[in-house]
Amino acid sequence: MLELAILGLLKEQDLHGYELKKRLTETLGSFSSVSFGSLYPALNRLERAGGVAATEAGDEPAVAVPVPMTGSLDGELAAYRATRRPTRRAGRSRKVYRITPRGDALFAELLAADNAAGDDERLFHLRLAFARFLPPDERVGLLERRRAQLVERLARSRANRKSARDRDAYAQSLAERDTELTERDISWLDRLLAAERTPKGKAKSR
Amino acid sequence: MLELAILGLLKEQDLHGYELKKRLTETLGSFSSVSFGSLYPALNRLERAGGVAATEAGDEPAVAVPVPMTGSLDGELAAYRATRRPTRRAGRSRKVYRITPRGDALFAELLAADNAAGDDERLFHLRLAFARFLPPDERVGLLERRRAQLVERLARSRANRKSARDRDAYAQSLAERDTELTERDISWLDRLLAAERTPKGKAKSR
DNA sequence: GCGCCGATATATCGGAGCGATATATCGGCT
DNA sequence: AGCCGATATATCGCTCCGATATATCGGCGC
Repeated sequence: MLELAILGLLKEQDLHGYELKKRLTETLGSFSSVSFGSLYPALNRLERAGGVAATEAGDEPAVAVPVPMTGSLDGELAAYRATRRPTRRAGRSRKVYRITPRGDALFAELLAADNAAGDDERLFHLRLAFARFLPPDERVGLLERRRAQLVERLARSRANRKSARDRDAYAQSLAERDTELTERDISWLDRLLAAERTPKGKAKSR
Repeated sequence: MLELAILGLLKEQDLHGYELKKRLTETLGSFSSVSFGSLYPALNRLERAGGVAATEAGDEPAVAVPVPMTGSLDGELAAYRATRRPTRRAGRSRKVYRITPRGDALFAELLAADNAAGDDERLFHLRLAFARFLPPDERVGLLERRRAQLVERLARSRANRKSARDRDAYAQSLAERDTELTERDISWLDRLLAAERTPKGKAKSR
């Protein structure tokens, strides 16, 4: 799972572990903030598998002007510090990771794999975040598979909600929330599917 | 985490592993269906710690009429089979688990622990499911702590949503969903808090 | 009656992810 | 000079999961 995320980010830009972590927490959503205890082992796995190559960066930045990607806080802060003084980066030396052709192939494989079983929300969100690398028909497939899973889940959720009626108020509230969330997620997917089928050519790809 | 769930269910009724798993998937919500690979090890941990005691059931049921808990499918099916024939249960012999006083204490400890750090959704849901075992003021505390976490998360989520504007449509949609879900969860908690503060004495406790 | 399928049930294994912690190195503040 | 805090990489122990193995019984076809 992490492998997919790492490779996806490295496809855009070479990055070192620490920076990778920040972007990862953005990509995966506001929750689920990827621990270093999973990131570094995952990077090592990828390196052993030949999916990424690491270059020990001295102290000059690997890229003259690292692509800001967003006009966000980090960028502005860095710019501010840069005007104050041409400071050399603080802290320990970095290992900058770069994706290889093997990694590209691995990424495509992980992205397309149709995990029929298992309704892993995080994995779906991750795939969706990289949906732009998927051909349009596979995008629809991804969304429809997810929709089917949610419909199944909704049935279980409604059954559970019914049977929760003779439990206490907390169980009921929990079950109601569950049902509503699933319903909303389904209509969210329906909106995405509708957008997918009326192309309009406005999609901003990279 | 599983320990808390197991002990909470065993507080109501003695259960064997397989049945425990079914109830667990209900309690934890429609997703996250607790694997045997975590359940049985967790039961062994609890047994070693003296929180539960296992009795190897022969083939007579440990309880003459196992409490149905819900008038649900399981119950009706069992009743149906019972009318057809006084069948002896099929399958391998069971190990029925019973909670001990040590387990009771452990449960209280796990339920009350104020995990300031870490915004683990599942753990919160689990605690809420057993909120009836908490004194009213601690219930409010639990809800308010969760609310604070969600407010923090909402801030991150909104920031991320803003910075997602110059990424593709999928990232934007993902970020919007994130924000909306968090907002809805906060108002859900507000409703629970309001209900908590206007007691009305209607709460159905056990 | 016999064999086999499917349900019931317990158990283990390898791997992934997490939280805590250790280690290293530098800038800046006092 | 000394220390703090930010940056960065890395490891340890643990929990949980999915897959798989194992055991045992009822019921079905033939």
